[in-house]
Amino acid sequence: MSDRGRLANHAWEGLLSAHARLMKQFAEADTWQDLSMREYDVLYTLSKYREPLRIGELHRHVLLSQPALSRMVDRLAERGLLERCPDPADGRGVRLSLTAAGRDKQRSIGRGHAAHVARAVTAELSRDELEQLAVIAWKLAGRAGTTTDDDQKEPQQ
Amino acid sequence: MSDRGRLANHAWEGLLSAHARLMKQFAEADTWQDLSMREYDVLYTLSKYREPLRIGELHRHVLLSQPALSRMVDRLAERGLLERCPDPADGRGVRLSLTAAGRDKQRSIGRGHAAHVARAVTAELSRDELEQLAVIAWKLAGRAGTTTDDDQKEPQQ
DNA sequence: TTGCCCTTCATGCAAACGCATAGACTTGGC
DNA sequence: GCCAAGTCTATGCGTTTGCATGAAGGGCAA
Repeated sequence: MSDRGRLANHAWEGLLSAHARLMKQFAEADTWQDLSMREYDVLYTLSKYREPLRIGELHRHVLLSQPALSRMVDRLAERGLLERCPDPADGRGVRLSLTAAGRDKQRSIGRGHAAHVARAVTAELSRDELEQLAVIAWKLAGRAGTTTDDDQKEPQQ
Repeated sequence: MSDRGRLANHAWEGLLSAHARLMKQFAEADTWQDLSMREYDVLYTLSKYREPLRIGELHRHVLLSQPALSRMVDRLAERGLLERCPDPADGRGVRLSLTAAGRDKQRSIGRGHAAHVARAVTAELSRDELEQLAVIAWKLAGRAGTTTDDDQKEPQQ
């Protein structure tokens, strides 16, 4: 393998390792109320987009199989945290949107979690590194060029 | 929240997003033979460390609950891919090591996967960015300062 | 309109997961 | 040496996941 390829693998392994370490750290925190992190992820994703999201769209953002996501949406809807409406423009589709309760819960969890993220990440990185990481990670995410606050209002994560 | 905190959250969300996107891309690839990515991750981690690993040690590297990991080790041992020996120095512990078959399988999968990683990551990032990402990610992983090839021989991921 | 194929989401079912906890062993104080 | 507390791994059990597939609607050609 080329030198560049080796470097890429090293960087990717670092990213994986960072992801695992921080996810564990966040998971242990007492901020999730009665949600799992995956459930919170769904609520957070819905909160980022103003308009109702299709399940397929949601699926593009969440690391979960489509059937698993479909059932998770079931459970969240049953708990009154989100609403599924038939899509008027496409009879197959379903439009998902947060209920008021869902939005409140996302916000109250998000506040604590965002603080934890800020603490954990700023503890290890300088401002320059934070900026570099943001640019690089969003490039890898396929949405290069997004700036700090272009995802609607405050990062509520 | 402080500006630095917001930046940290933005960077973290980018990292999450990059992780999700690339994991999906890698998962779809036809490189995993009869293993799941999580099972491969276990074999890969074992391959990185020369000496047998304790389950607890392995657990620190893998994003999986301890009971789930324990059972996954069961299955991998049953399939002849790794071996569990009682730890002579600690009667509670178990020492895990790859069998020849396990090592072979890890290598044959690893070759294809590493190539895929190299392609996907180098496609998006310049050499400088690769180097920055490696430094930053390994800082976040809590093992700052590791260089390209200090994890024994080739990155076989 | 009809027929065919594609897309979107849901469901059946076996496998795998997380939580709580048990069992086995180690460690340290008395 | 012995007991209490702590650590390490395994097991019971209900829940969630992924894979394969089904059901329902959309899109387009004939």
